[in-house]
Amino acid sequence: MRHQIVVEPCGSASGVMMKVDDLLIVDDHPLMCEALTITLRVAFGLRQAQCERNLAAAIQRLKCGKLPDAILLDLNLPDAKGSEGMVTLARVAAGVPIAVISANEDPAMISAVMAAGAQGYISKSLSREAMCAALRRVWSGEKVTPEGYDPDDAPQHLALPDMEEIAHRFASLTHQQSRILRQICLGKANKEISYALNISEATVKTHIAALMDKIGARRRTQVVLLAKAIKLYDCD
Amino acid sequence: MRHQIVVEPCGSASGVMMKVDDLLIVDDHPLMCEALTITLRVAFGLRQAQCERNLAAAIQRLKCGKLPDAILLDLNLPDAKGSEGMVTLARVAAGVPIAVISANEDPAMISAVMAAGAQGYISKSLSREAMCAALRRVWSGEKVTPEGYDPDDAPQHLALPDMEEIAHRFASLTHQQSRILRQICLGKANKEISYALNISEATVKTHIAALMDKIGARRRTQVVLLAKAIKLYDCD
DNA sequence: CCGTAAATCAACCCAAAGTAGGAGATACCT
DNA sequence: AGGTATCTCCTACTTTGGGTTGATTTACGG
Repeated sequence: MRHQIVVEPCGSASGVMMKVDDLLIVDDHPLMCEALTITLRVAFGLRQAQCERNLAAAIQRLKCGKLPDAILLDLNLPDAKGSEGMVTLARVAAGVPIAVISANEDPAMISAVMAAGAQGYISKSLSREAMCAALRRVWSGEKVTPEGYDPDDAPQHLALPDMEEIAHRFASLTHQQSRILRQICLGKANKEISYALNISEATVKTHIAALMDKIGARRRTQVVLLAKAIKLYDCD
Repeated sequence: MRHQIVVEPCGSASGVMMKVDDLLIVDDHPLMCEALTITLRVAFGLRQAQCERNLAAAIQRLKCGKLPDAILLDLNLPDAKGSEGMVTLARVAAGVPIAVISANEDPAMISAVMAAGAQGYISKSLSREAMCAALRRVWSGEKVTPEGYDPDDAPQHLALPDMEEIAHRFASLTHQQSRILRQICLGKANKEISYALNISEATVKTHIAALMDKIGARRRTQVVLLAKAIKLYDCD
């Protein structure tokens, strides 16, 4: 699957590409990390890439050190299998361009990830050359999506601006609120959540009230529906 | 997208094909209905096809007259945009082979529809010849799915047998229970549902208790999650 | 005509969910 | 030191959800 340019203020391959010295790669597959590191070192002359195998570790690094110049994020982490990783990283690493690498070419997933603020969506099936070309466009400030992707013809019940709005709301959740959200989306009751997270039910209620207020839901069924709408979890 | 044979007790094109005299086509696109009717009349010598433009009308016809020999169902009806149509028709027209025609090639959707009991899943992008060939296989008793589809590699969190089980439970819902289910999956409260359907809240509760018992859910969030798991509504 | 299935509604109870307000602890930033 | 944010927990209250039982009506089919 080749890539097309969706938003493009400047020329495709000749734009002013930012210098990427410090790159963070988030991927649970060691081989993939190595391959990316070597390929990008050759193609872009970057010194060294930091690798993390899951979301939690990536967040840890981002919070402790200074932010990298760019991030490559695999969608299918053991930690976060939907747009959750993107939503979370976009909050923690605000301003840093994030390119998502995924085997999933579902238009709805692409929409969800782009709405969450990704700078590019890159198919894992791309050749090394095509992937480099796509990344060059990403780091030139363009929004890059797979060639076949058209946000308009995709069978979605939600417009892209709406998804962005919702993604932003979810991005405003605190860590604990996110953990509780995940439990809600597993169909658990407050009592079960309190047991799972080792906190009191009162605390669970406090967090739920806060997160429902943030994302604009009045019933927990609506919470589930909103999370599903931006494909926060899972991959299908 | 060509088609492959998934379950096949007999030869591919030479099997004992059932004689289809009385066909029901459910599709909201008039042109599509006509094209199908003409094509199938020529290819299979069927007399006349009955057409309905939505789920409700199709059910009406199925309940009032005798069952047709076969059904062609478009997934994207104004009435039912996910596997709902398939789940419902499978109940009303038990025993009648149903072939689903859809533009959606999402593996998860194909799985959901096949799990609901479809005899075949036929891509709308097929040529006339390929479509006829696929239908011939369907009416020979084979389960036909698009060529690229592999239930094992599809990114699903639910095994096919589980989806079948869940689909069967949803198929056991009565009409009113289905209507209420739909409202629940819109995130509405019981009071809102009672207003929307012009019945008392007590009746809503009665139906919800019955439907939750049928599908095996204890909380309404779980109802939503189960409906999403088999892609009962929407298309993404 | 009788049995069954479905839809309707009521009354009741208890549990769960959600609301409101307060309050202590920690941590981080300015 | 003061401000902000987060997590924690509490009490008290209202609303909603879910379970149970039972009654009535309509409709379909043997």
